[in-house]
Amino acid sequence: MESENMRRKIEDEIEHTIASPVIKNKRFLEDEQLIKSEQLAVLEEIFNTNVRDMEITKLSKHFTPIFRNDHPYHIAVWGKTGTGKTLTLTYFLNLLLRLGAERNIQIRYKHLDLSTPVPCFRALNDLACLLNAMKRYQRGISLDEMMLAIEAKLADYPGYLILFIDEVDNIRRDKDTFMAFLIRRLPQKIPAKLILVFASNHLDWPDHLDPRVKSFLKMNEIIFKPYDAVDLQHILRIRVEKALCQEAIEPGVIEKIAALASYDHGDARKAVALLAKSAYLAEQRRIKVKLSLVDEAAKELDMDRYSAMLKSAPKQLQAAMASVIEAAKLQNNKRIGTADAYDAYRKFCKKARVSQLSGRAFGDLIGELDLYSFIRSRMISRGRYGRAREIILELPEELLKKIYGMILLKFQLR
DNA sequence: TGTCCACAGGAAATACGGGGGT
DNA sequence: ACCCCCGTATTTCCTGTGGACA
Repeated sequence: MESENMRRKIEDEIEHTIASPVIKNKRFLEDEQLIKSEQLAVLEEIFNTNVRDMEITKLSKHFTPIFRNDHPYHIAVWGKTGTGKTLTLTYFLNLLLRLGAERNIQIRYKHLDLSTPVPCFRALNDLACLLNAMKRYQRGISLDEMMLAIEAKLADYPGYLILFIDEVDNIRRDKDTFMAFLIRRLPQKIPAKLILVFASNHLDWPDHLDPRVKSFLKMNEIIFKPYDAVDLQHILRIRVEKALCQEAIEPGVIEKIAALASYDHGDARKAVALLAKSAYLAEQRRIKVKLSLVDEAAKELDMDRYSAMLKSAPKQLQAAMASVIEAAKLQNNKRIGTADAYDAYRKFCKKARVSQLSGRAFGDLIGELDLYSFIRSRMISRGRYGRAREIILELPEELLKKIYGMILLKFQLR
């Protein structure tokens, strides 16, 4: 009886999915799921619509001296996230490789992706791995050893070597050691003609560099502007064509997504994510992708961002967030001091059987939550009653509930 | 005007844990 | 098995401070 019922439901669902699908090929909505050749195919199409034409022209101008046997400068690529720095460079450098092969010029390029913050050690080790110079280490090996291994590996390669260092500013402390190695030491130790390509979000990035290294660094710059609505429309159309059923998209949807995205960030990845979310919602509700759905999707995406960030955060930070929420609930008003939060935190730690940090460390956690704008905090002075940091919870109730539930689940308190 | 609260936040010290060498 | 090295996490110690209050 029960199973009969269940069976009907599933069959119904299958029928629906086959009969009026919104999504044709889900994989093209999520970049991580594409295999390399598919990615390149998508890129090819994007660049065929003249998006990022300017930038590619500039890149060509910079690199073509290679074919006269010249040695171009290093190059810095600036642009916000999602403006296609990585994609454009990948596409361009692959092209360059092919052209080089046709003309019998030895070119190699390596892409060092520092999308998450790493210390100098990690960065060097990653680079060494990329060059197959050594295996991956957690720690316990000196920086010098890694440098030597890299140099040894490259000792008999005379051609061009292009190192594409993505998101350079992600190197935490000791940045100078890493940069000094790349800019000053490496070129002198190996026969290859080294061309460094730096990608970064911050224009002022080289300013924090050790002056001795900086003066050594000769480079050109290219700036990637955020995509405008027209570019985004091109990009979205390609995705729609590959991933969705044209009939299921109501007119104006693409334009709206492009407009929204270009208005507040110009980030292509986010635009595609918005498209994907809209499509998922449409499929769930068995309706077409219509304009109002886009707004809903945008809102959900926003909420997802917060809970996803917290989900992957360290345990202590999650505990701190939960404590703040509990403390706020206890006080009923939304303003609490660090002391209240710390009390709640102590209780929470006991409850969840998590090791409890000192007040000092807890203060840092609060600072971190503030940084990611889960909370807002500011110093207030109550005169002779001392100074305190006031914590204000400003996220929508709905989202707080979601986050709180998620954390409790994580600590198995449900 | 000076005092003094109650915490912030910097610096140094310490604990920790994974890894290599022997 | 033991010790040393290195990067990270946390603690300990300490100085600094805006403004109500006397």
